[in-house]
Amino acid sequence: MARLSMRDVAARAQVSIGTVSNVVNNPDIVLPATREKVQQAIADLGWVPNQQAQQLRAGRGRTIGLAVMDVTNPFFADLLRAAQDVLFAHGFHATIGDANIDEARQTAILRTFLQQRVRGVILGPIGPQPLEVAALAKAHIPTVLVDRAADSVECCAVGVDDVAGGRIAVEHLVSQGHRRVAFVGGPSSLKQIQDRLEGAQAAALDGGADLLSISVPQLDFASGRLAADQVVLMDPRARPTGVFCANDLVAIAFLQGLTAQGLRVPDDIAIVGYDNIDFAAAAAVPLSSVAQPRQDLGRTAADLLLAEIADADADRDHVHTSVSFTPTLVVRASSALTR
Amino acid sequence: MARLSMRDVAARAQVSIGTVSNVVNNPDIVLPATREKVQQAIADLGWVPNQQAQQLRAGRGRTIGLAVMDVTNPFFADLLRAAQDVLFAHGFHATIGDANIDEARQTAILRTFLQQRVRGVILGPIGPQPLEVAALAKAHIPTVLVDRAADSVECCAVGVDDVAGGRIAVEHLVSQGHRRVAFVGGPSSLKQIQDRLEGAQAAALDGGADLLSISVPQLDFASGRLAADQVVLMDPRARPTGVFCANDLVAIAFLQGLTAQGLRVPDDIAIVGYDNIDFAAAAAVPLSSVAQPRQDLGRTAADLLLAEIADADADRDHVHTSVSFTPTLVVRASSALTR
DNA sequence: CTGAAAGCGCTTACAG
DNA sequence: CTGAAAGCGCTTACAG
Repeated sequence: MARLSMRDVAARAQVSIGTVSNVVNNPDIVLPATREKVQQAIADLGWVPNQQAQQLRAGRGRTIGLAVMDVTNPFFADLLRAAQDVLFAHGFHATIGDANIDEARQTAILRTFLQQRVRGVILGPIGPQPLEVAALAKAHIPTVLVDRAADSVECCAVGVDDVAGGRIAVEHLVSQGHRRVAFVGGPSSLKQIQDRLEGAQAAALDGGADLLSISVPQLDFASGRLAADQVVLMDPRARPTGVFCANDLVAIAFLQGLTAQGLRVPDDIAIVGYDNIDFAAAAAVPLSSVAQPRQDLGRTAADLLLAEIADADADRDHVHTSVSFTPTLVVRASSALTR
Repeated sequence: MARLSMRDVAARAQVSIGTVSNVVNNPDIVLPATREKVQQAIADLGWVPNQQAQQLRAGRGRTIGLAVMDVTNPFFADLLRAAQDVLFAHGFHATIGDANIDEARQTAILRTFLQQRVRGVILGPIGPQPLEVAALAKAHIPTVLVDRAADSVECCAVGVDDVAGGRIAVEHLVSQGHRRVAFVGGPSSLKQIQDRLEGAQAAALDGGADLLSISVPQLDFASGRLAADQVVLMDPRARPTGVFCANDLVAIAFLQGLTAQGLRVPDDIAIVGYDNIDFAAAAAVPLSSVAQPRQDLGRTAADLLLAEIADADADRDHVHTSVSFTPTLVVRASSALTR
């Protein structure tokens, strides 16, 4: 059985292919009798229009590319979910690219989106703003950056103020009496990491506390365990008593590593995470965490994108907007004063 | 600035478009001098080939569709990750569709894959085998079912023996002395749920224990809390002392709900989850869980798909294979005997 | 080695 | 209302 085309449908319904196209795209314009004949043929054959050909001819499709650093991180998964719901409600399809915390992979994903001529892109980027963003702009593909402010006015962006987030995390630890504080995060090529660290340092300075920076390769479980091993080996008199982890994945694994090796949380070491994923509240010791409004991030990103697409469709000018949410601290047992 | 096409590149390099096509696809066949001229023009213009046109003409692309029930569940996220790594290594692109535990959405995703004429599909289906699977087969799009045995010999499949999984979970609880056991899971339209329950019932019967089935709407946090509220209200003398949750998300939220309302785990109620996601070990009380080899599932699914694609390319016959992994139980504190 | 031409499966004016 | 024809951006034999 050969591949089906519109031609096959036309032949079976004994009409021209233009008519088949019309029953697909402008059903009202064709006589009911003809329409039914064609619809019957479509059903009999099980034909599905070839989107590639449609888009090639029509010039634009309805697929939106979502590129994200790490689908494995519940923060991104939830953000994606929220964005998708909005897009889907507006008749767009979402195609997700998972960069696996790998810049090369991210580049490949963006190139694919470009080649696929997607109608728009939502990007939660790794590292510095990728060069491909310029290419997308050049190709007239609306792009919105998520979880990160735009480096330029090249596109819309939605993010949270990570400097403020780092600040409230460490301010909290300092207010609990901690004077030896540590930041666990990495890689430092991530803007998010730089900002959170910057806020943490400012808060430590203001509070008269020392801030030790423990660098880890990635924001995942393995890194959290690594950091725990490192901290456990430190001289208790020099060891930090309050630790701010750059995300909850790291914080949860760090907490687990600590308790597995006999340290108590928060008595020996208090911990604050970042993202406030659902698992934070369910951790071995319920985890304090800086909450980002991830659903809002996802929804807003989708809204901004749809607005830009609408402007493009209407041939209107578009002004790029950048919205920034403010994170909030959720305090739980992992950093509550117990002494 | 209008959209760029190969024609623009050809004009700038002063060659024919056929030659541009050749430097893209068969660089060795064109004179180095010409090649460089063309590559320069491509770079100058920032042109990227239109994949739609390429595929339309060439007849087949290199994009694989991955449709999954719920990207928010770490089990699926990890499975996807493993599958993607294999596909990527073989030069394929993965596009992920997230069904959001919604059958209508799943149908939309599969239709989109069909219209996009993806080269293959990996599907972790919701509910019964969707009708679209037949449509994919008809369109000669290789499809492999994941986390589920095939209903027929229509396609390759890879899954785990969920009946065995349910059985070992409850056998363990029974062996710990529990005689009032409960199963928490749903919706019962999911084959996975039916199988796990079936295994649980068999084990309860064999062990002389009662099995209460607590039905919840979905396999997520909210459902776990719901179930906890329900169990807390039961008469302690009738209340189950051992609970098997259909996945770890439910189990973790259930555990959290129980402890928040004053019940102790495992002393009052022992818990066993399913999937053994990374968070299981980090739960408030480290969670016993039935482990599915999710990386192997993802990898194997990708391998089976690539094999089928290779067979199709070589015009060879393909015999569909169905591989089934056996789950194993990981015992942690949530079900360890402490009395 | 390079160019001219046909065609992939559609949509879109334009006749009739 | 329906059909015939051109063309979207490419690839692929086929001449030259």
